[in-house]
Amino acid sequence: MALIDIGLEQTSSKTLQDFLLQLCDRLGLDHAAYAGMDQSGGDIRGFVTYPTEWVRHYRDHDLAKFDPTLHLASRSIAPVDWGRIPRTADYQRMLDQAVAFGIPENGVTVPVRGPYGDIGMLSVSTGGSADMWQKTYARIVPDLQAAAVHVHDNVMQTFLPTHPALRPKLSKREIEILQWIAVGKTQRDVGAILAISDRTVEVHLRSARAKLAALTTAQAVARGIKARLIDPE
Amino acid sequence: MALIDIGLEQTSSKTLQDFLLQLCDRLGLDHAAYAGMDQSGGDIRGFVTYPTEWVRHYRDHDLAKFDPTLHLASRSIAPVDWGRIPRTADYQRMLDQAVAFGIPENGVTVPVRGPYGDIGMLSVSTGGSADMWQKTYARIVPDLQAAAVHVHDNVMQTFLPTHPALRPKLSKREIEILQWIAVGKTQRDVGAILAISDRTVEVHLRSARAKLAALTTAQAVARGIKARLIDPE
DNA sequence: ATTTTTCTACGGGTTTTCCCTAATTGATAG
DNA sequence: CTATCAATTAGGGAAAACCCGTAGAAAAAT
Repeated sequence: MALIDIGLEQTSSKTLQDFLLQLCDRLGLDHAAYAGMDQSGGDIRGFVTYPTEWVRHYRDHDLAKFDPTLHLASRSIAPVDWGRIPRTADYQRMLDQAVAFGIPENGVTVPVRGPYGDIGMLSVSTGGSADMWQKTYARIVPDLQAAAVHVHDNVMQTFLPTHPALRPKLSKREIEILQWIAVGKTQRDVGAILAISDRTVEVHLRSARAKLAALTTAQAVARGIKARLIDPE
Repeated sequence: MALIDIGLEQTSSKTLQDFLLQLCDRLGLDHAAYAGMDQSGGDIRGFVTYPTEWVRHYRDHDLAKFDPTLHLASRSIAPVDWGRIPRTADYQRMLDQAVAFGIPENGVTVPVRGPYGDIGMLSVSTGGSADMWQKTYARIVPDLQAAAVHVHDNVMQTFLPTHPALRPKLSKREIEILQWIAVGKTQRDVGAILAISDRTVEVHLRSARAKLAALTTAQAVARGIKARLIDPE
């Protein structure tokens, strides 16, 4: 029951699309969709196996704004079974539209998060009775968890600005010092910690600012976090 | 192949301990351990099936500080196979100690994150050859993902009501100003932008630092990003 | 209706950061 | 082998940020 092993090779949109198709095939599902975004939500990437008409309808009507599966999953740790979502008016309207497009009504959305506030959501759906879905759900959840992590990891490494290419190269010392600054140490503190002069600390910091194109140290910290050079603690 | 269904009932330490034991039993593993913490790392909760001697040794020697499985998993989306971790001097020393305590050397750590910066790590280990471990690894990963999510969800709901409670509440102005600072503006700049005195800007910043328990503005920016109050730009 | 928080602002003194300059080392390219 | 560039180390002086207290008006919460 090994999942398709994409491994660490370069991944393309096509490959991930195929991955979703194979996932559906293997688990006996109708459709799968993935959407991932960085912490600011500024950069979003998605892959779907839904019919293009539905995708277009979904996008044109901005249904992501109302879609409770996304809202709930974005606040949840555990998978969200669509069947357990309260049928609000908005949700019911969306379901009706989905049915009109031939989209199955059983489904689950699995959220997955990375260490920098990035979040991905893998949704799958299939037809059939509610009872059948119950059994299917229990069977596929572990594989969906693994698949969601797999896809999200690939997307984050391949497409989002965390890509090594876009990552400025700070020296070891610069990163070290910036990290200490980010956890609240002053330049003098850092000098004491590293047993060097606080003036030296400032030089490294200045160099780090220049490389990160930051006007202030506070901005350098923000950029360092965004570039995943340092951790927010 | 359904996992033990704890469901949504109230969960106790004992139950989670049992869950780990049953997980080992079901998947044919020797040991399992879970550790979860809220976004500040201030509140930590853990459950283990390791021998108490090893647990005591681990804690007394503060091995979590050096443990590369934890460090890597805390920065990773995907599971971390212990076998793929570079054998630094520190790591090798830890492994030697573990072996001395009869701890198996094959293992994997699965990270899982919640929507509030909370993170959990589920580690399992087992003996046997590297080849056997390869096969075992591929077999158990999906179930481990599901189990990790399950445990983390329960721990967060039961023990660490980290939800909005521990989320620092900054005022609108404080967030606004902190965001400007994070994009490289000086206090004076911000004052000009918002058409208020730079002293006022400083007061808001002071207040923001206090609420975020930050010693410096740079740390406040880092914390603000981590708490998703502001965006790194 | 009352209390609390937020937003605004100043003064004065202390600390920290920032910029310029500059020596030493190590690696790498010519 | 030497020239060059990046990394690391540092001092002096100017600018900015920070701290502490105070305080009134507006908005929000109770």
